[in-house]
Amino acid sequence: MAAAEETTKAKTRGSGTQKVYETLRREILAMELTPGSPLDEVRLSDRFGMSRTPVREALLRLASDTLVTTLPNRNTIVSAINFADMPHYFEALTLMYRITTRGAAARGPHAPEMMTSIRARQGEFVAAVEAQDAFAMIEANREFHVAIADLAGNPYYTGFFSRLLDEGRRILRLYYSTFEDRLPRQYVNEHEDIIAAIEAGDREQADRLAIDHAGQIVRQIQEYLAREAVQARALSLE
Amino acid sequence: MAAAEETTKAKTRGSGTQKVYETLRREILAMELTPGSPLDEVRLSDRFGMSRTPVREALLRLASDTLVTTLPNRNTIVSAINFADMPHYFEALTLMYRITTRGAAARGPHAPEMMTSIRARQGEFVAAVEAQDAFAMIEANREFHVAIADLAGNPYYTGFFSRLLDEGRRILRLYYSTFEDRLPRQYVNEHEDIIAAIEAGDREQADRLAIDHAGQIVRQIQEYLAREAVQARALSLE
DNA sequence: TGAACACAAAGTGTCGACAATACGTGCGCG
DNA sequence: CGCGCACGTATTGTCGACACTTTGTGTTCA
Repeated sequence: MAAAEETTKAKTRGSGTQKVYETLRREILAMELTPGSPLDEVRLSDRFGMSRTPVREALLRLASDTLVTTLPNRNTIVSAINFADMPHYFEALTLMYRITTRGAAARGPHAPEMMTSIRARQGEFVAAVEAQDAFAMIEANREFHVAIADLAGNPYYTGFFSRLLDEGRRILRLYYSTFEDRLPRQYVNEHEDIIAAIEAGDREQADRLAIDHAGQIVRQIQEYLAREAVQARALSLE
Repeated sequence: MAAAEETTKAKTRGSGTQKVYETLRREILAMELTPGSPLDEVRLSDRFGMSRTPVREALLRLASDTLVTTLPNRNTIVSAINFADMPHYFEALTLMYRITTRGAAARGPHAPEMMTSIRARQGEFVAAVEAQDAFAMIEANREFHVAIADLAGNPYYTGFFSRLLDEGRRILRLYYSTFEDRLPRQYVNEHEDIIAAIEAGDREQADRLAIDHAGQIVRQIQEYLAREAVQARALSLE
């Protein structure tokens, strides 16, 4: 199905791996490729119209992102979502929300150009919420918080935080997809409050808001998971 | 120089990449390969007696660890040590010291088998200190703190912390190598105190000790860097 | 003398092919 | 009828070769 999906000829030299990496990454994070799906090197190579080598390198990069799992001498599959480690995930995520938001508040008042960048991300988030576009919402939310982390200025934190947000995207996707109707406007307001605190340089307030914001998200996802668990149990009783 | 450095024939199938990765990684962290050294794929491939493909994959993994930098269409070099980001590095390191040590204290009293593992690492650290072996000291110190992070139980923290400790190894190596004579016994004592606090389940004390411990290391390295800067300036004045 | 162009060298990015390994299938044997 | 073994199949791990890009050098022209 669909031999070469891009009719545009091979662009520049080093772009093969990049293209495969970005495409697969997006598809995995959007849950178009469900966890456990096998990723066959030869199938991928003729889907993208290139040799196995760049495909292989893309898979290696995805593996180092823990997005795919390589079974030696067998095939590689889309990594499972690790529900068991969820509490630890939430803990780490909350910590990074706090650290980055606090850090941003310490520098916010003196970096107006970065504030406009944060505002721009927030604008995209608002647009996505109004358009009821779950994927765009998650994407914009990630970019919003990464922009805040950038303002905070610690690249080690930014890197770790980005990773966490990416890993969580699949869960968020799972979650958002269940209520496309009731739009979570509260997040928009919380983001606005965060921006205000950062701009005012109020670190304590920023910290509090980060805690609340993280708590909000964590709670909602946990409720969602609980609902799912109930449903799964109900189904298994039939 | 030294064609195939391992006379033992290719062991198992998937071990080529692994071997190159581990060897280069060790050499980079031990500063045997200095920052900026070019890593030539063909030279490496005949050094290890294998094709370019596994070498390439090893370099890709090293690049995702930020240990090497790939210059597109040119070659890849050992990454520079980023002195500009040092304060950020220390901040992140201190945070992770605290988080993991605190977390370990919360679980320490209920996991005696992991405590013995931590003690074992401490034993190796003591041995390395007494043997005046800087490399072994750094290695054991890393394993000691990773064991504590394991006890704390959050794999996201453990992963991030491990990365940080690895990135810092080169700086530590630089630093330790300057005073092979005066052995830092204080670190040994601090480690002992940390073990005691974890075992007692005293989270506040663990946190305090982590702060002190991190501060100790950070201060020493900063002093070292200041000395170096002075020397460098003195040299440039000749 | 200086600058721009062409050329050569070095090294990567990509390719197609081969060999090894793990899994599924069918057979034979108890 | 069930279990183990050999074989076929699918897919990876590795290889050698070729094409493209970049850098440095030498040459020519103003």
